[in-house]
Amino acid sequence: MERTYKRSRQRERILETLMQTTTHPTADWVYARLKPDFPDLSLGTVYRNLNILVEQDLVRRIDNGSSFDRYDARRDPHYHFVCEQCGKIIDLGIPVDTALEDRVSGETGLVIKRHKIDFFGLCQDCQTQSGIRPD
Amino acid sequence: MERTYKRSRQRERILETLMQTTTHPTADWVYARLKPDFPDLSLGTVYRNLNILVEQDLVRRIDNGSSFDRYDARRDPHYHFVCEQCGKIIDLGIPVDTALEDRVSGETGLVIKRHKIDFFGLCQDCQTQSGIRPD
DNA sequence: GTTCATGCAAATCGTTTGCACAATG
DNA sequence: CATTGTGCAAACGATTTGCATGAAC
Repeated sequence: MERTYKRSRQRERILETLMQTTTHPTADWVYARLKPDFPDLSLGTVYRNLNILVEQDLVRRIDNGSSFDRYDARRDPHYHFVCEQCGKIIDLGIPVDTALEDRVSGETGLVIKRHKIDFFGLCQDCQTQSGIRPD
Repeated sequence: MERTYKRSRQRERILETLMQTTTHPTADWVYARLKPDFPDLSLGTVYRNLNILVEQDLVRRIDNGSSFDRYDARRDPHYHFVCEQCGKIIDLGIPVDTALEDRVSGETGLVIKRHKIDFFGLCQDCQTQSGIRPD
């Protein structure tokens, strides 16, 4: 049986916050961002609501290989770039290659539902400040 | 200054275990696998050695989007398929597209060092037993 | 009024770490 | 013998959960 949801001011603001940024924030960042407006806000609530938003398919969870989850309110398919120096995640504009899925499917017999491409390297900011590296 | 390593029977067996399988095991799996041979083995040791093997570039850590890390002793570049039903990870034979990195780099000005493609869907086993789904 | 959401704190769980002792070079 | 590895148990850190109270419908 279907789960039903009731509106909550906190969840609406969490979604709004995610939609207003392109930085793919962590739960903690969202929490810190909203704390001034909701002095009693707890991290548990942020996590619970992020999970609900993901269930509702209004938000995507992206695992960037680091220890925390990041969230993205952009729902159209796109690829990501992860800066290995500062951890920033950047949305890429290159078109999504749907033929790739058919190709793998045809060659392997696997049922492919989706795919993900992540690029890793240095963002513009970190290219400039490359003197930071200790060695 | 460079870190130096001393040999250890445990680490050698951990690497050997990883090389003998294609299942991209978790730390826990490796631990359970070697426990009979090393009755005093501890999970901490397995984790410490996996980290060392990754530092030595003998093993790769792959983050499959689930909660635990998996490890892969295959070092040549290749893409992965993750079964959404059973969690299995399968190595794919399709060639790695290096031109893709140049293309993104050219369009964005980002320095691209590597990229990763993961496909998600149903493996052959899970396609057959699709009656498992509750709805 | 029944159901879902909140805040708080405690619990969970994969992974890391401090320490005393053993193995390596 | 100086350094690195081990086992054990405690610590960590991101996320989840139980519970009593509050908001939504």
